[in-house]
Formats: sequence, C-alpha cells, structure tokens
Amino acid sequence: MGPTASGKTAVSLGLTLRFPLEIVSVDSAQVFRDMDIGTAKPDRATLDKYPHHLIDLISPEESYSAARFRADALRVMAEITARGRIPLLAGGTMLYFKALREGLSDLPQADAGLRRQIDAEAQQRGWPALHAELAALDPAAAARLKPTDAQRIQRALEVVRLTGAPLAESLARKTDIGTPYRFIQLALIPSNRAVLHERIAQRFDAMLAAGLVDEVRALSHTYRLDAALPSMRCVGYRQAWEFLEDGCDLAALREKGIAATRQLAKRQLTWLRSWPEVTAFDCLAADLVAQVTHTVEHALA
RNA sequence: GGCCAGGUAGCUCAGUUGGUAGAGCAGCGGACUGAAAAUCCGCGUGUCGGCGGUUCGAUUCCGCCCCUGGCCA
Repeated sequence: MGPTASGKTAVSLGLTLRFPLEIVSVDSAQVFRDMDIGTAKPDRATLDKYPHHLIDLISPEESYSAARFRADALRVMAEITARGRIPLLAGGTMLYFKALREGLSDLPQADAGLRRQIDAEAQQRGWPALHAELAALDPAAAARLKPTDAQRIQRALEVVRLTGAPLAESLARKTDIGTPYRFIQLALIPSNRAVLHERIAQRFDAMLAAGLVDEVRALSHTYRLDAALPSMRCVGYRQAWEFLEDGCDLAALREKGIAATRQLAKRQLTWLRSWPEVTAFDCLAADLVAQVTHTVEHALA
C-alpha cells in the first residue's frame, strides 16, 4: 500500500523477482481500459513479463465498485493460490483494501436508473431538499450526513428506496466478513512530504509530455463520455477534460493536475497512518526494495 | 543616472475613497460501506518593504531610502 508516486510498481516488480508472486492491482483507476498514461499503468512490456490482475477490466463508460473489487480480488487470489503462488496486492485505493480485509455489508448494488432519477430530482429541488426527504424516511442516516454531501445522500436514498428499510439496518447485516488469507501488510510512506510532492510534479510533467491530453481527446472520440463519469473524475483526466472543454491554458492544467495529485496522496497517507498492523517503510530510502524484500522473507518464513 | 510598474499569508494576487486585511493554491485536522483517483466538513495575526511626515488614527495620503522587473541613457 502506498500513495501515488511512492514507487509501488518498482517494489512490486522487485519482490516478484524474489518470490513466487502474482500482482493484483488495487487501483480504482487502472481498471479502466485505454486510460494508461494518467493512471501510471505499467507499460505493455512490463504487463507481458509480469502477471498483473484487475487491470483493464472495464470501459471508461462503466463504473466499478468496492464490492466488485472484493469479489474480483477474492476470485483471482483463489486462482493464484491454486497455482501454488502468492497474491501480491499492490495499490493505493484504500477503500478497496478495507473492503477486502474487513468485508462489506449486505447492501443492494448501485442502480443506474434510480440514480439518474435521484439526480434529476436534485437538479430541480437541490440536495438539501433530498436530505430532508431522507430525514423523513431514515432520520438516523440523515443525521450522519451533511446536506451538501450529494453522493452519500444519493446512496442512502437509493438503499432505503430499494430495501424499504433504514440504512443502519442494512449495514448491520454483514455477509462478507474477512477472508481465509493471512495478510502481510506493508506501507510505503515518505519521510519527507516535500520530496514526494516534487516527484508528483515531475511525474505529472512526464504524463503531459507523454500525451495525457491526447489520450483524453482520443477517449472522448472512442467512447460516449461525460465529466460526471467516475473515469473522467480521475485525477489528471478531470483536469485534462476541463482543459479540452474550456480551453484554459496549459500552465493552468499543469498546476491543477499537480495540486489534485498532491491532495490524492494526502488522502491516501491519512488512511495509511490510521491503518492497523502495518509495517511502514520510507519510500524515499535508497535501499527500499532490499528492505521490503528482507521483511517479506521473514514474514513468509 | 532618469522614467515607469511593482514590493500585502509558504506561493500567485485582491483590497482598504484613512478606522491595523481576504481569495485561490499549498499546508493542517476530520468524516467515510457498491462512484473512493469519489463525495463532504473544519482550520487564516501577516513587522501590508524600511524610516520619517500629515492625521485623533496610516497598510492606505506625502517625502526619502532599500529591493525587483521593464524602458531610456
């Protein structure tokens, strides 16, 4: 586990050379096909040489979810284990790690039609009005949510309308609990945030130079996309989309992209710091791969 | 050396027709169950370049000085 630009890929490949591993991506952006530059997906040669799973699963028109990740991950982990190998879960999407480790409640899956309907209602009446409606149906759920938290109000209304029961009641029903695996939990955490920020800036510049804007332009021609889709809300893609729409200048795109990536890294680090039972490594250490390899050796023995 | 434009938060800048100042970004803290690279909430005292003058009161007006950029010699 580690924030963006912490060097997860390098460590993963290093470990794969030493142990019988197969890499399972834990990344909500790398699941999208044809989104390669901005998601820092390993290149074709690397993917051919090292086995990767849960990359390029869906079209940018579709949406993925924590629940689907959990199911997909458990499936490929079983397959890898059956081959006598060990799954290496590598990524920065902390909700997915959490869903895998702790399980999820028995909730209805997203209903695109219902969400469109709720969106339309919000368009007319505003989210605070829908928050009030939720308060009438499910006071406890509404009390937990701010009237401005559109996404969670929508989800709560969706669950309550689909199940006819309060959200808390559904949440209490946990069917997917734990897993049969023993986790060795490793985190890459920078000792110096400023250095990570510098790395993020350099990497974003490299993405722009590699044709991030062209990639987004091509995506918009190949697929039916809009700014509200999860794929086009990904860091870098959102900013490149706005750049193409509003024609703001390149310097602004660069600044916004770097700022968004830093915010992402910050949120990921917040999760990691509160994560129980992790072994943390300084991702800026020169001998990072050796350190992690050493720890894994002990843990496997 | 002369003229012009600037010097305000870590950065980019706004502003005060004179009553000691606020945005964006950065930074910090928090929430989080099928969109999580998402969604949302909270946190702003800084010699307003320096020294004088005018004034009840100056970051704001005036003078000088220092620094930065541009133009002219």
